[in-house]
Amino acid sequence: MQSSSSTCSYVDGDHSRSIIHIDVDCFYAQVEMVKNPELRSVPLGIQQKNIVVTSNYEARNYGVQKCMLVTDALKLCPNLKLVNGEDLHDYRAASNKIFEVLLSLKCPVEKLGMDENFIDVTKLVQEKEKSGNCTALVGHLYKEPSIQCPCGCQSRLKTASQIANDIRQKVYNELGFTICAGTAHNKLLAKLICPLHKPNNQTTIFPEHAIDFMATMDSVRAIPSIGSKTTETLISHKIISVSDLQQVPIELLKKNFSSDMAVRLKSLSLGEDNTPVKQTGKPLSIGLEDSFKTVSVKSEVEDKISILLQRLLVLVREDGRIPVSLRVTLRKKDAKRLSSHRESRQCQISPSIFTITNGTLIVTDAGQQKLMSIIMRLFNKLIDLSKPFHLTLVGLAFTKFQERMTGRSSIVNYLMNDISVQSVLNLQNDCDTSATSMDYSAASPSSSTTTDLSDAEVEPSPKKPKKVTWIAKRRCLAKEEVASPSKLKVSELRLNSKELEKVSELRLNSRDRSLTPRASPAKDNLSDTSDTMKDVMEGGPCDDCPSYVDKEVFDALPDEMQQELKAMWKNPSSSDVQRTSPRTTNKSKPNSILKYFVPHK
DNA sequence: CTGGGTGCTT
DNA sequence: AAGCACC
Repeated sequence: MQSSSSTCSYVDGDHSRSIIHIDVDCFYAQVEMVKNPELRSVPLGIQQKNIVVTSNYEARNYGVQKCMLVTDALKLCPNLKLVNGEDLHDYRAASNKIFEVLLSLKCPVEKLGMDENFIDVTKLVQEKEKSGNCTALVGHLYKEPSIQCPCGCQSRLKTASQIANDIRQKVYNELGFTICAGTAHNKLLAKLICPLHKPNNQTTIFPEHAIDFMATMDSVRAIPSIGSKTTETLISHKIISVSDLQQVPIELLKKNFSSDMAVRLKSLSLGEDNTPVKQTGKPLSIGLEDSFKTVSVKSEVEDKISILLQRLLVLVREDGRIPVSLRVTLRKKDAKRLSSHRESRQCQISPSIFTITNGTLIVTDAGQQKLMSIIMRLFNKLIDLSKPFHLTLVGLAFTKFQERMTGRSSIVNYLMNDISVQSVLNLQNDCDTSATSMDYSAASPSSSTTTDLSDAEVEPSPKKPKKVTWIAKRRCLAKEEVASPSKLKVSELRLNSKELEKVSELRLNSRDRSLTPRASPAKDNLSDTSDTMKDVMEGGPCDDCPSYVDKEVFDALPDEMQQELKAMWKNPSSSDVQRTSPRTTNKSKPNSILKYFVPHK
């Protein structure tokens, strides 16, 4: 019952798009090597707390793996050079530079964490094919085609593979990073095929092989967008591998999921995915939250919130947009559910609380008091502060922003996204242009509440805007980032121990389930794994492994799960603005990528 | 006691 | 608007 149905189903679906997924090799390590080329020739590990979170390939030759204890790594490789990677500033900066290179293609680019991007090169392929030339595939092909798809997708994907190669070349030439690329007709396949040949290489898959390829994945969890809850539900119905999911009747799925979800799961398992590449722009919300053992005193709540607000205003000021909606979140102490169970209230706020002066967002003291009173009002909707209470979390977030309009013409709401993105990434440009011709107008027509934001409150005139003061701000933030390293919780593992037990149980019961060939030989000793799974160690994030998982645990997992684990900790960590414009001081080496890394204070 | 986001569903 | 699921 192995999927072998690639015979006549090739016309399925829509092959018209060409999508490339980009993944930077051992990202943190590469950033450090770019900053300091001497590191290229030595085994290098990036250290966070007591863990080597990733390493360069030189170090991997010694067996130094991601997420290894520093002491263990040094035993394997006494010469290992360790660099502290707790300050994410330069990684973010590098990530943004890569994003910028991708933007230069004039195609939709979607950022996924620090070192992953999707690019929809459909239009580019079209143009390239129009100017007709040979269509040789570059890089690896998942499998040779057995048939010629009449829609011409194979030719297009070959062209796309050339573009992928161009991108990799360009990123390497301009920034010095080696990256992997996956090329396919949708995002799902592009992402999953990307790591097949690592490092510094690329892979293409034709639609014809989508089903076969998907069936090589042992866990449904390997599919992006299938998270822990869905996996749990699926496993409880003995749907464990992607192949299982492919074969399950849709009716069965519809009994346990919404109809839409059922259909989506099914098509994902078959390698179908019509979700578009969404251009990454500014974040839709900016928020902070603080969790703690318990807070039961009103004044303490006010303190926490006040501090949160102060920090949040810094972020909003950096963002530059005027918020028009505010949300307060809290979590009550609950013996039952440990996590989640958050409650929130939100409301519109008057943009007049904020003013823009010389290109900088300002909140007056009065404005801050206004915000505090709004917050406390929302707070009172959630909880009666005069009665006993126990909170374990409070959060604040600005959730809507006024849209930027070009001053002259309201013509182009269309290009807005583009402008916004550009200005996020090119502060130089932003400085030069934004002040000259930007004005702001309310986004939501619900301005009934807001006293009209008179033009007097809007930016008065072109000025020399934002300055280097940002850098100091960034440094402060970075310190906080170090202070709260992320931890991987057992419950967040791709398969938690409970699920793994179920899996091994089921595997034993249904003998000779003979799972479809694996992408890589994986140990089948899953029950063993589930025992050690509990031993999650403390530490911070790394770019190649999720967190401080015991190496043995991590290694015992199937490759796909390692991939997913790896992907898990990588948060889109708020499109971080690169505040530091390239220094003009380094005139001697204008093209040096070093200029992107502004020296720390 | 990770936070900080996004998007879907109701 | 609020809650859930996911990354």
